[in-house]
Amino acid sequence: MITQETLKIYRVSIIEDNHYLREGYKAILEEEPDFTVLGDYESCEKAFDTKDFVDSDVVLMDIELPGMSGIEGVKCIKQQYPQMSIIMTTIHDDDQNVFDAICAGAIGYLVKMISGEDLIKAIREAFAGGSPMTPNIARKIISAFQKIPKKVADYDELTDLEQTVLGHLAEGKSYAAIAKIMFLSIDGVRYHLRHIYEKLHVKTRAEAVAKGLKDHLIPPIH
Amino acid sequence: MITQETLKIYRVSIIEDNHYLREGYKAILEEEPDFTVLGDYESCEKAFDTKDFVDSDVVLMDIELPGMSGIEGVKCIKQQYPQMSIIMTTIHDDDQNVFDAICAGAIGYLVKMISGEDLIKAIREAFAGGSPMTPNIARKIISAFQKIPKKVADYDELTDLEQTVLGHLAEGKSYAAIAKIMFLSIDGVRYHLRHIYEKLHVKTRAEAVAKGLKDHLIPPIH
DNA sequence: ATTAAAACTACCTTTATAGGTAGTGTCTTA
DNA sequence: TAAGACACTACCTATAAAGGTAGTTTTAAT
Repeated sequence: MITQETLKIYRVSIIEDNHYLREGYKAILEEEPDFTVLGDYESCEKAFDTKDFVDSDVVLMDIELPGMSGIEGVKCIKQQYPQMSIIMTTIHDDDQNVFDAICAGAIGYLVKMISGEDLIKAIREAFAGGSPMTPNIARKIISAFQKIPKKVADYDELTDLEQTVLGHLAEGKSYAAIAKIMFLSIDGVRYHLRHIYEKLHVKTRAEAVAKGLKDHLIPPIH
Repeated sequence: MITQETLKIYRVSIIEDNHYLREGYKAILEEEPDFTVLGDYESCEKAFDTKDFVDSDVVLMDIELPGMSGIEGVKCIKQQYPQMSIIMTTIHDDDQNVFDAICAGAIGYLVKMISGEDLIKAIREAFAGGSPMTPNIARKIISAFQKIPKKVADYDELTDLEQTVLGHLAEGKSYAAIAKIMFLSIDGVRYHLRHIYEKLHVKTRAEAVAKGLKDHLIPPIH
């Protein structure tokens, strides 16, 4: 009795459109005494229609699904049931999908041809607060991280004054306001502005701000 | 002869101030026929002073070192020898260290009490272009990632149409141009624009674009 | 059936922006 | 000493943007 009560049962749901894979996962997971498969579904829509689904602890989610895609599915689930841990399964471990899934809120990423042993291990890792993923996927995520400061400018660098002007532009200030702050005439501001537009190859404020932010050319102003 | 020539030898350097660990790593790695330990050092400074070090393919680097820290060491190495893969080893898998090491350019992250088997596996993964790390560390990185799009919107979400308009604004298009693209009148565009400004609490295009980009509200348009 | 909102369209007014052109003072470099 | 770049200032003009107000249509909710 005591062992029964203290044994935490982990509830898993499977969303996978391939019938054989679905059954395979289910069979493997059901063999573990502390795992229970709440349901297996061929699409997000079908899963969301059931009353069982809401009790899932971990969701195994295919990334390519008919109807709502796995990525969209993750977003939906995270919005409604943020406590669920979602592990994506996929045949492609090397593309934008990985990135999108992570951004959408998935916590792990497995390739489909995983052994039963590794599948169990991955789900246990997820329960333990870890993020199961292959080293290749980990590398992609790390690379994305390290890419954040990209410095490859295909245009001349902005001078300090130009950067300052651009910073004020991004805050929506008018020429007159910027002129006042920088102790310049309005045309003085415009003088720099013309150069900014020229260097960034743009014609409007909005474009300049967009480019400045995307390429991290704008200094923190305050 | 042919096997000799085609066998790629992987050159590893070890920077670790604990003598026993250093010798332990070295002994484990030297048992692999295609691994060679170029050198084992008790500090970054000592490693950088040798002529052998520059030929390393993979560096196992302790994060806590006397003198130059592991994080600083990673930065130095990445600057001078960007092709080297650096795997951090640590007793602490706390957030900040992990994050700093990754940002500095490390590609993997191991805990020190790793088995010989796992150590070999991790280095092979690094050679294969993967990022060896424990699931716990992977989770930390993913969490950091998911924090980037901070969803704490202090404003209402933009509708699809509004997002589209904002996207065009960020490209510097005029109301007329956007109207043409979206099959609206100019005032139709302005109708959405008014709502965008209201929702984002801004008064100008430039501010709206800045806010949209910073808070990742702008969809990819092409 | 009525109301209400969302999604427009229309028009008017003031201010802001962008482009063009020109002139001034300072500081290098030749 | 002259030429040229740099950092402005000045002015003119056309277009764009922003704010205000008002009216229409469609759809959904009461």
